[in-house]
Amino acid sequence: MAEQGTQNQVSSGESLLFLTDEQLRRGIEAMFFAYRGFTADPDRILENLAYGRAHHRAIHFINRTPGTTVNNLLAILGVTKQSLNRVLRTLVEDGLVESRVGTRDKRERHLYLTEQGVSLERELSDAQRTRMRAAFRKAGPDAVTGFRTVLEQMMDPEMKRHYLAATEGSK
Amino acid sequence: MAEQGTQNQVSSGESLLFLTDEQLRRGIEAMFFAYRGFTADPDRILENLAYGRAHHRAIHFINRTPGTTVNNLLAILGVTKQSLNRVLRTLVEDGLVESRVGTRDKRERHLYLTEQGVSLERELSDAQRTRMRAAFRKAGPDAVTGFRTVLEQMMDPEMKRHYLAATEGSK
DNA sequence: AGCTTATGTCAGCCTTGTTGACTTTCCAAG
DNA sequence: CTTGGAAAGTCAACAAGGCTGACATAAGCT
Repeated sequence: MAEQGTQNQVSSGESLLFLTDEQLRRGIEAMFFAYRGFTADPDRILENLAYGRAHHRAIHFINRTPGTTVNNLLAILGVTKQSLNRVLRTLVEDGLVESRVGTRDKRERHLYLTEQGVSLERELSDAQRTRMRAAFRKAGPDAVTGFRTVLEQMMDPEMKRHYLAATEGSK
Repeated sequence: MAEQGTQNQVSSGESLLFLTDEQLRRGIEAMFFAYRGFTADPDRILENLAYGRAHHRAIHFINRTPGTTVNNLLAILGVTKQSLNRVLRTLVEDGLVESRVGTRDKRERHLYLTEQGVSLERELSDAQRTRMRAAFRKAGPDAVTGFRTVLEQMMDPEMKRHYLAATEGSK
């Protein structure tokens, strides 16, 4: 729908070579292939355990924001409560996550990683960070800035909100 | 495992502020949130049809390299032949993909999009490109260069090979 | 007291990944 | 010319992790 055409070479006097359909296709494939690498290392660790990527995501965000509520996690992860609950239940059963009844509002459950949970989180994020660190180092600081700028623009506004929320003061 | 510590401020005389664990965490979350945005638009189109993301990927790479073999597609997508075959079968049945027996090697099947397939590919990639284009435009050419540099470094070497294979001459 | 919110749970469905076993086709080496 | 093995396809069974719908409970709010 709404074919924009294959020519974007010149627009309003500026050279916009980086906006050709071919360049956009490259960007699309870069996202596809890079995301595979991005998840490959934690996936390898998780397949030995009884967990999957969904558990990793839950653990990551509970670690990032200890005491977060189920509802908040739901908004960040963008899945249904049934999906999240299935994951959360196994994590609580296995003693990786603790679910405490809220003090102010007793309907809410606040989620925390146990020692064991923190330990797995560290193992997973170390694996992921190692690859990210190598990529950042080879690419250099300017490339990293560009990387994050583009990704931020690619997010849905709602997701960008969640992204920025945990980023305050660490610009 | 192998905790690298939280300090990377100074290493071999250079300031490497962009390599702190906090910066890496930001990079990790940027990938997570951005990938969601990246797939959101095509996903919305696909859910009305009887197709999913797996169909989109197959269609994309058949369109990129018409006449590619099943084996080649297998290597690019990184799934089992049974998984791919299920997807390919429905696409052939629905008349979006044509599977031609190889002329040189008759065991191979060469895959092509039909008119209908090209049409769906265009609809999906237009949706995806529109978001990518907006992101690239707001971020600017230097950011786009950095974006691609980092993503390239993040790929598995095998995947990088596939990425670069379709990129020759369009640097 | 009654509505709303937060959470949990059961049941069932879909897509997409997996493994294992087996067949057909056909190139190529002995 | 036979035979080994590669390429492709198929069937069956299974699992993870999405989804919807329905319903239960507790607690906050009006």
